[in-house]
Amino acid sequence: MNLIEKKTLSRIQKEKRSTIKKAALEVFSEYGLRGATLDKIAVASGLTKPNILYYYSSKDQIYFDVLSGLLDEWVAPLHNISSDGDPIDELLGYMKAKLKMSKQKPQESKLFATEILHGAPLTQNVLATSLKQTLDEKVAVIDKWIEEKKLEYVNGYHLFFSIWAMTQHYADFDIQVKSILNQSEEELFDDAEEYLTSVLLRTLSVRAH
Amino acid sequence: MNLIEKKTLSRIQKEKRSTIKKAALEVFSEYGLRGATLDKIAVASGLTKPNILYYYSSKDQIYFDVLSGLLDEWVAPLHNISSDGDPIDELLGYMKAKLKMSKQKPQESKLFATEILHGAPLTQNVLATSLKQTLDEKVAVIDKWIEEKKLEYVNGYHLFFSIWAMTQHYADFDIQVKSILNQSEEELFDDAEEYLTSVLLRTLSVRAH
DNA sequence: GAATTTTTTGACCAATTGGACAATTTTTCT
DNA sequence: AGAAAAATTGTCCAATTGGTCAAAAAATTC
Repeated sequence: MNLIEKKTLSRIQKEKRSTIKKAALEVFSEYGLRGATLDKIAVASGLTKPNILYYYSSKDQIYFDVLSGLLDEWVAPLHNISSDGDPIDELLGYMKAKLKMSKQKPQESKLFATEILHGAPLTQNVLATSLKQTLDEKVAVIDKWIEEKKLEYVNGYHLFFSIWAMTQHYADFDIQVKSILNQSEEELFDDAEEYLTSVLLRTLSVRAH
Repeated sequence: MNLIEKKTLSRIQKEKRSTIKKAALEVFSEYGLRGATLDKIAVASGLTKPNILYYYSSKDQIYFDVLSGLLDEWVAPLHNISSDGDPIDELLGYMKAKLKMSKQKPQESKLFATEILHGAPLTQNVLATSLKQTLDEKVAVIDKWIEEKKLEYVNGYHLFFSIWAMTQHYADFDIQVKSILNQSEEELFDDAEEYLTSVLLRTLSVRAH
């Protein structure tokens, strides 16, 4: 039976695929696609290598499945930005949601980071179509806010880039951050949120002079 | 003769080692340490594999040499921050220097990014000692500025993290940026500089209310 | 509970890869 | 020019790695 084409997966299939994906996320996020080996995924998942290949036809397939399974989740917070809300509340909320993801899902963040860093071999298409489209929409919302004088002028695209960069930095470069700051994760992310809130408020608020 | 210990390298040795390092930077920044192969470096450098191994004892040695050769250059702009200067000028200058490096040396940026992303196996020590020490000093300068009322309060560590994140983003994630913005590199970095200048000015300036 | 299907695994294979080495070529030195 | 040293390369090897396959084990179906 072809596992790919079958619609209804058995209990065992669901469980094992989930186990493999979880282990693969660990390994891929730490070593990247090329640095990861099936043996490492096998050890991390507690399965044997041929057993993994019973559920996935190749290493690349696992990577593809893990990555595409996370893509929607990764872009999701962007959809929550509502043109009806207060601009600053909406954008602060977005930043906080992204920061929370960095705290709670650093592996996912690293996986995307390595993927893009190494040329986005698998996601380039999604980036250029789906992500671009969503971002274009949200930048249009920002431009509308600016036109309605609800928000001071700001380059929407670069605003989003900087929010991505600043928030994901705490996941992707956590080793650097932690080797400089000897804080608990809680303290660190509390400080980060306070700082980023301040940056964003100052960047977006109408200035007095 | 032991190439490692000898102080004076011949012309050929200097040239070939430089050729190898240049090629290795290309390959490592694109594929990471584990994804890079000696064959790829051989092709990129125009040398044969055994010839490369005549100058470097192993692939890891090449990686180590390339990385440590760039470390100083990478941290250098930090040293140019002078406590005597105007706080905002100094920090704006630092941001611009980092952004310029992202534009002109994206491979180097990516090399460090992958290194840290994958656990900084080779640089963790440097991060925790040399970089931390330099950064501590510069944060002390910022704190002094704040105490002297030359600068509004800001968390110095997170300020530097955000400058790193925002500027390096344009190198490390250039594929993402470019698949969203269809601009020339010139336009892109001009816009980025304008945006980041605005963010930094607003973050650092005394507010009116 | 026997038959059938699904799952698991040990053994194996071919390709890739880092690296060794002896032989050859080139450069340098006198 | 000739000797010595340095540089280069073709050939080879062992380890790793992605993946195959047939047989065994386990689960499901009747």
